[in-house]
Amino acid sequence: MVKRSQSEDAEDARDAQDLREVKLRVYAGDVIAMGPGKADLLDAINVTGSISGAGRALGMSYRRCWELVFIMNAQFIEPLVLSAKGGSNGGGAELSPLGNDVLKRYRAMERRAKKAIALDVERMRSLLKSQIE
Amino acid sequence: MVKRSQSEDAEDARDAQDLREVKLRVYAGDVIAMGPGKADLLDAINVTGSISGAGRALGMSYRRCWELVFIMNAQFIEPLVLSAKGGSNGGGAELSPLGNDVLKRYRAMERRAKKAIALDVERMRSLLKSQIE
DNA sequence: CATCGATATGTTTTTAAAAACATATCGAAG
DNA sequence: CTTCGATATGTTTTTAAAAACATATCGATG
Repeated sequence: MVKRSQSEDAEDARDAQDLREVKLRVYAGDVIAMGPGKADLLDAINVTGSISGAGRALGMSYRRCWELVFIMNAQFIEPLVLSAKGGSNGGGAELSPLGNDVLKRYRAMERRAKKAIALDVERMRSLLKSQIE
Repeated sequence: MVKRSQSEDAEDARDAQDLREVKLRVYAGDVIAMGPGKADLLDAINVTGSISGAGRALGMSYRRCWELVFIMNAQFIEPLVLSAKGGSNGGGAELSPLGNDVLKRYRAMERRAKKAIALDVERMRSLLKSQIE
């Protein structure tokens, strides 16, 4: 795991928050192959170096995180997350090259979609009763 | 209610289907102010002239449709759906000017977002095991 | 070769969402 | 002044998702 500065993480979190006005999900048939939650999970695995660490960081149970990883790995042609059990630190997980690719691309999609509909979102939110931040 | 041709409706349905690779939701805090389901409901109310008719068209219970309408009406500064009870045909519902606006804009957002990330979606779907349809 | 933290699952419980059912109300029109 | 189809809700049941709990396994390291 590569160490990242606190401010860097905070920035990511803020960016993600901002985007939460609209959410983007990519479907593989009925199942969500990639969405905001799974992207955050990939980020957290990147940061913490393990599924369990990601779970703690996100306030989710290990069980759930593991299942999300399982689903992602099953949907894509290759696993997005590589995991290892045992070892001095008990094991760990990291993004595969494909995992990094997919995450990067999903974030880019979020940015592009956000940009493309920024004016619409602004307008539509102005029509809402309560504009929460 | 304005009568629309069958082919017109079919076209709408097809467009909507196409977009379902990615879904877009606009949030007002925690609740979804507008999303694919609510947009389809607004469409169906437009087509059928009633909430119950929309329910039948979409295969949803009247109860649920009414609740979705209630939520939408509560989130926006003015109701998106105007409803009337009683009368010769028992009542009915139609979109308010704002309702038509919001629906139109949401569809435009879908189109713009779709366009903005078309290449990304194509690429990401090519990385999925099973490309459905 | 025992330990430790993480992976990998199985099982049960809780919770929330949706569906199903039921009923009162309304009002134009016949 | 009754009828009819739709709105507007209350209540109960079903279902699915998430959480909670439990446990076996793994393997580098000391």
